[in-house]
Amino acid sequence: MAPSSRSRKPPADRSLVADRLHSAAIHILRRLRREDPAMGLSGPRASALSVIVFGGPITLGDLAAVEQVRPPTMTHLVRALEHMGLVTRVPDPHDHRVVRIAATHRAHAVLAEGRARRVGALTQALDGLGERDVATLSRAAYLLEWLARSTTSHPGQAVPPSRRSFPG
Amino acid sequence: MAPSSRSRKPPADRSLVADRLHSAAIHILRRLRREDPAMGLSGPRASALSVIVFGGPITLGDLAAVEQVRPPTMTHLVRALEHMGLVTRVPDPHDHRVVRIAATHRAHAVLAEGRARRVGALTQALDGLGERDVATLSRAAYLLEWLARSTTSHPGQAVPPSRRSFPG
DNA sequence: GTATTTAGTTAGTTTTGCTAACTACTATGG
DNA sequence: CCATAGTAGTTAGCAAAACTAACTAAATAC
Repeated sequence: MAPSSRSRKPPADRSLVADRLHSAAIHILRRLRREDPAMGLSGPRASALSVIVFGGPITLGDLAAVEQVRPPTMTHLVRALEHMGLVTRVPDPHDHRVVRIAATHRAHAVLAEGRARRVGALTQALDGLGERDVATLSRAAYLLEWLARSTTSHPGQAVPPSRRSFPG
Repeated sequence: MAPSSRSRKPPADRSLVADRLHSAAIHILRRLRREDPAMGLSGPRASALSVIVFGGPITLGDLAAVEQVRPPTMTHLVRALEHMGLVTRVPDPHDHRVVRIAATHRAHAVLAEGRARRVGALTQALDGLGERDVATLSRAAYLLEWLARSTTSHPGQAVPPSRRSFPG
């Protein structure tokens, strides 16, 4: 299947790599989504909640930026989380326009459990891999986050991540 | 835990890696989605079309399996692609239940251009990376595809990918 | 003290995904 | 040869997630 051209360093056509990464990201998320119903916390919700829980209270706009979505989308996500009793809106006393989103007690518990479920499938799959492959994916996760944040029309500002800057 | 037999690689807790991969996949896709409108081919459509174009005609069911979605979802996607004049349904002469999905002329052109456009942002970002990081991501793409297909209730059948089996 | 900018929400649409139930066809077992 | 069981896809109906456009309310600027 894989045309194993066994050379030292195939130049790795970047657009081909980009294309494959794109497909891979789509497929892994679709696979993971199948675990959702069991826990009632979808990917986008879990991701947003994770930011709130680990980063502390954050404004809706900033949360939208971090999560790479538009404000209206985040309004919906936050509302859903609010209905689930996982976050509360805390109005800013100094600036009455802004709303800070804070995690409730339950959020910590639910997130821990939810993550265990959803990411559990992936974790289990990772067990089938060797140390080196896991290390490769660890580094890849870091690179992908960097890629997601670069190319955002700050071409000059973005600095390629140092290979030493992350333990993966 | 299991101390890496190699040098100073940290053990890389698998559930942590899984969590970070999960977030990274979400964020990279959201970033990529912003490029969609420029080419009129969304992620799922581009992904499916890519399979058809490069793999040749394929039944709807098989395509759904490859793309990790249910048949009704693929029916929708195929219909959209059909309306865009990118694929045609070819009934199987031997088994009148099955429908093969084939790419049209335009599909090749659109996909080539679309890839340049859509994945262009990612490709460009990749240019900011060194050979080694690109190689890491190339290998990661392969591993992610494997992960997406594993843990699918064929626990015995899945075979961890050989490190040599892919030129990345 | 109006005018502009900023933060968030509301309204409405589209895409993507699901399950359940259906149609149409194939294959099998008397 | 026909009844029955299984398979491939579609239809119907639903929900989540995303967008843009247009709005409200509040802060800042001139």
